[in-house]
Amino acid sequence: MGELSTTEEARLTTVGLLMESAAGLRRVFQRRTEAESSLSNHSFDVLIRLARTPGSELRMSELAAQTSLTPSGLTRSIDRLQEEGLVARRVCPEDRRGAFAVLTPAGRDLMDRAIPDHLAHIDEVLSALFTPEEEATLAMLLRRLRDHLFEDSAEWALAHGDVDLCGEAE
Amino acid sequence: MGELSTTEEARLTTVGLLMESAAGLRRVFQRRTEAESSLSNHSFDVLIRLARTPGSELRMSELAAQTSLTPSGLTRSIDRLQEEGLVARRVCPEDRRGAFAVLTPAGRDLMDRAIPDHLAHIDEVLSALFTPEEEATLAMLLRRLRDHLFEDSAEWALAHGDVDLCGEAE
DNA sequence: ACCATATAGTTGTGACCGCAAGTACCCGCT
DNA sequence: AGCGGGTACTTGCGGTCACAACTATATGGT
Repeated sequence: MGELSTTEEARLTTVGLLMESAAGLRRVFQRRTEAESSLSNHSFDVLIRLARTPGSELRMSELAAQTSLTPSGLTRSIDRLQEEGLVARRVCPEDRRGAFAVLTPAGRDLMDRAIPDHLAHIDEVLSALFTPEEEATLAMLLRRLRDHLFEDSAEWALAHGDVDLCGEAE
Repeated sequence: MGELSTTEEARLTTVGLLMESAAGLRRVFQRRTEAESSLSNHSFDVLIRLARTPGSELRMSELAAQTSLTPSGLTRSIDRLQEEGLVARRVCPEDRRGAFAVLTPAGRDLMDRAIPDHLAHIDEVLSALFTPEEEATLAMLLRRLRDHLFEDSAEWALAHGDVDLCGEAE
């Protein structure tokens, strides 16, 4: 068995708590999002990021980086959303290899309806648990962690130089 | 678009950071764990929880709750580990429906080798980022969140009455 | 202009997970 | 004893993801 020091214990626990919290949030949000807009968690994530981008369009690679999906995963995800009429593809004029994912009017309508619910849901969970100061502290610590973890993902760092980018939820 | 209040913004961002941090940690650990023990993230999680349990055995349902896997997911996971000779199943004497997952000697050896590497890896990531106080704060806030998210999962709450249970890593 | 190399995205393949249905067992009630 | 309902796990199935190979386009060196 591991004869672990208390520091090691604590670190293992911290990492464990982070993973469990993320899994728990994913499950909780997924249940409600799926019920209300019949959208899978990753789809919702893609759409909310598009909805909060000026012009409602983003390069595929950008979106992949932001959603923690691989390029291939994002391709299929956009395929499905396109099938449902919520996003469309637009070829990039300056680089014909590239493509933008664009929110369609239907997609925008859906998000205009879904985002308030989502926010209310987040509020319901967080406001009961944390004071504003605690929430800010948590965000600060997590930001530091995230930035460190992604610091060698080149395109990510450049894409948004620590700009807070929208949060998402799944 | 969302005309969002700054509080809503902040909450969206906090949730987003949590999900991104978890995804980043998963990716980072997975890469190394896979390279060193050729074990998938969930498998490693299962094994580390068994390794840190007195007797190195746990009920299937217990393990499912701890690993954020559904019962069916856990069944397949244990199937694979059994295939590789790292765990075995043992029928529960008092309740013949139930089963324990038990670490085999080979499984124990593997974990005795893998856990120190894993700890070193965590240390590498966290010690550069947080002071001990910050780490403790982060753990406290996350614990509160996790406990709230899981509070209605009955078996989970009873299984370990807030006992710190081992952390895991994927 | 031409070729080598790199980049953006897509497609083929295999693996894994969750849901729902199924099986075996346990328990309380009559 | 026997039955009805619940629990612990397993299996069938469909869906989604990551990895690797592929296509098309861009870019730099000669």
